[in-house]
Amino acid sequence: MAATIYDVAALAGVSIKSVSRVLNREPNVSAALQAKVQAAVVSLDYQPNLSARSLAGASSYLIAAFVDADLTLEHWRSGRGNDYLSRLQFGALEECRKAGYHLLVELVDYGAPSLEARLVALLRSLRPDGVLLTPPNADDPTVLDVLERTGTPFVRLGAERDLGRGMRVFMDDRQAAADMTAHLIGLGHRRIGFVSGPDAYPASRARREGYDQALQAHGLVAEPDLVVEGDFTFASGRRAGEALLTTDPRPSAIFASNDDMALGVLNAAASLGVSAPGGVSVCGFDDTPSAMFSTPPLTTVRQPVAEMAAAATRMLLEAARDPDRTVEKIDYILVERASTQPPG
Amino acid sequence: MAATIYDVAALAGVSIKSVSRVLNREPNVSAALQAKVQAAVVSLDYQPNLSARSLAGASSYLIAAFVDADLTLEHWRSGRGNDYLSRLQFGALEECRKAGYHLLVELVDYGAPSLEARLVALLRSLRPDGVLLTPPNADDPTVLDVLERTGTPFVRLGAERDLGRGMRVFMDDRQAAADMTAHLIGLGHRRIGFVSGPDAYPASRARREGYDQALQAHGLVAEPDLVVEGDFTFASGRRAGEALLTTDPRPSAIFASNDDMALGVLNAAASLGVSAPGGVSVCGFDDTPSAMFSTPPLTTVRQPVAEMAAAATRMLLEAARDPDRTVEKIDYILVERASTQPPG
DNA sequence: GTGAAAGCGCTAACAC
DNA sequence: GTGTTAGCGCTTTCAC
Repeated sequence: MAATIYDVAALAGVSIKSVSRVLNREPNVSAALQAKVQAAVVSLDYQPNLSARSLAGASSYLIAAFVDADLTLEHWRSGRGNDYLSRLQFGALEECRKAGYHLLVELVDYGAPSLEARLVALLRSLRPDGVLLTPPNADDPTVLDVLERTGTPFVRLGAERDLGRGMRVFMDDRQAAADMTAHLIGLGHRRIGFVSGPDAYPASRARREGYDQALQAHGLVAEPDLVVEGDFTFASGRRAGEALLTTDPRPSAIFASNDDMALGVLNAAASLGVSAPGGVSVCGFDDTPSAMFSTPPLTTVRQPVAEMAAAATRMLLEAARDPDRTVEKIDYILVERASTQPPG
Repeated sequence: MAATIYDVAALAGVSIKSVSRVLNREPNVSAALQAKVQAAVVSLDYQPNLSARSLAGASSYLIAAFVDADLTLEHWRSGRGNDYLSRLQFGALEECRKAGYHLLVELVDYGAPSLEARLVALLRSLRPDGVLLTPPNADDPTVLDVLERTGTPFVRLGAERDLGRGMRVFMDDRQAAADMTAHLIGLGHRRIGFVSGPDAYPASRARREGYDQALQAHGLVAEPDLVVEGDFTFASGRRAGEALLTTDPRPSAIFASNDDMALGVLNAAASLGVSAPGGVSVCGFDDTPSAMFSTPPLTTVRQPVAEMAAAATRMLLEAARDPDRTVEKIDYILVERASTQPPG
């Protein structure tokens, strides 16, 4: 059977408390004792039992990520994949691993009336040391309430708004969209179409604002019929692309609020016999894998999801040590590829 | 503070053992007692503590998925995403959730000399009730040894070979590749290029065999210069596409062993001025999101990763009840899209 | 059918 | 500095 703390203590000839001290790097341990314990740990191949630790102590060595169940399952069923989640996971996983923590992804039914009860159940049974809240539900009041009530530290990912609750890590979606729009203007484009995302996503609204702001800053007017609302799917991008490309005069560039919709625009352009970027420049937002491998490859904004998740996880793990670090802003990168060029 | 089993017992006027019996659906409980306990559970909003349960009992209510760390981090860094992992997760997560289990994704350094020690540490500290092994490491002998030694049930995902160790869920990659090849032959193609994956992946070898087999079955010869090896990346697909499209006579169709490489072939064709599917039909394997949204959308084999993961998770959870169910074969689907057509 | 008591393997308080 | 003791909240064994 696996060794326990008693086995280690016996072999080292010390008390279990001393073993515990060494294991948890508590102060006031002599070098000699520490050496003895460490030797015993190695020779017994001892590994502390997580359940016992979390039952006795204050921490569970578990970080949970709350992910929207409906949205995620819908992504899965439609075969769209979930690039956001996998990138989030990599970032969080790396940090957890370094710190000896484990990451748990939990699907949460945000719409359900039983939401509160289920969250309470989850937090009580798991007692995670921290929770990562993902968009578009990073500011759901029910969730924030439960988290605060149970005293669980949490980070709101991608939350630009400061609610004064929990920690947050975000990027400046508005500025990124403004930069991208300015980039198109810099290339010489004057009629620039915009495919917005659903209003429910705060990030979506921010991107729209950035577009408007950049146009104004360059003395251009945001014409209402150059803005079409999509729902972040390829199909909606395709529809929006068809609408925009059949307006007269045709926009010379189209900026879609995410890559899936940008690919839809590209597809619509191909159907209508408009070449890209020759006939129309197209750019997206997110830098998903599909953006890299499309024809032409997509100019887009790289949203550093993994970095955001890594930063958020670090904040969670270090919250006790550094309680003042409650917000972090992560830089985006404008990735210029072949789908944009000066207007023909 | 959260209610414990003692609170429930006190309120219901029974012993904690009775509460435990009701919670775990053990036999020999009177209806009256059960009703009392359930009422108390509801009124106290009681939720058993996972750590306490797993410390005292035999199960941890945790399922772990072992994922190749290097491969995964490389995917992440290159921005390629990891569609396999996210689909796996959805399938497994759903099943876990239904059964009150939790899913833990663990990055494993398969190449490392410390592999065994780290796995032992992981298994001892977490004590998962089951492990999901993902390709290409689903038959690593070190891992299988440790798993068997610690008595952890495991499922090898995508493992066609029966090692007589653990359970497995797989699809018939060979037959799927043969079907796809036969489909191209059925369209009228006779010179069919093939982009293989790395030999290290068992699935990759199986797909190659399926291609060969279908050609032979239709009286065609597999010409060596029509087969190029890639490494499952877009870039390698692009190179392979260039090589294949500049052979003389040019193949009228190219079958790539995965979608990323098929997109690379599509990109190479565009660069060389060969239209698709007019000039060359292209098809892939996996049905990743990018395959749906490419121009033209890709004909491909849908690998039902989520279904495989769901089946594997069910096998793990029901292993005690149904010890004979050790292998399950999942059906693939040939998805015909616009990237293939009869030769011009 | 039901319950009392003894752990599971740790951490936390407190003594020494 | 180091050890003793008492839990953490459950499941398990074994009486009744």
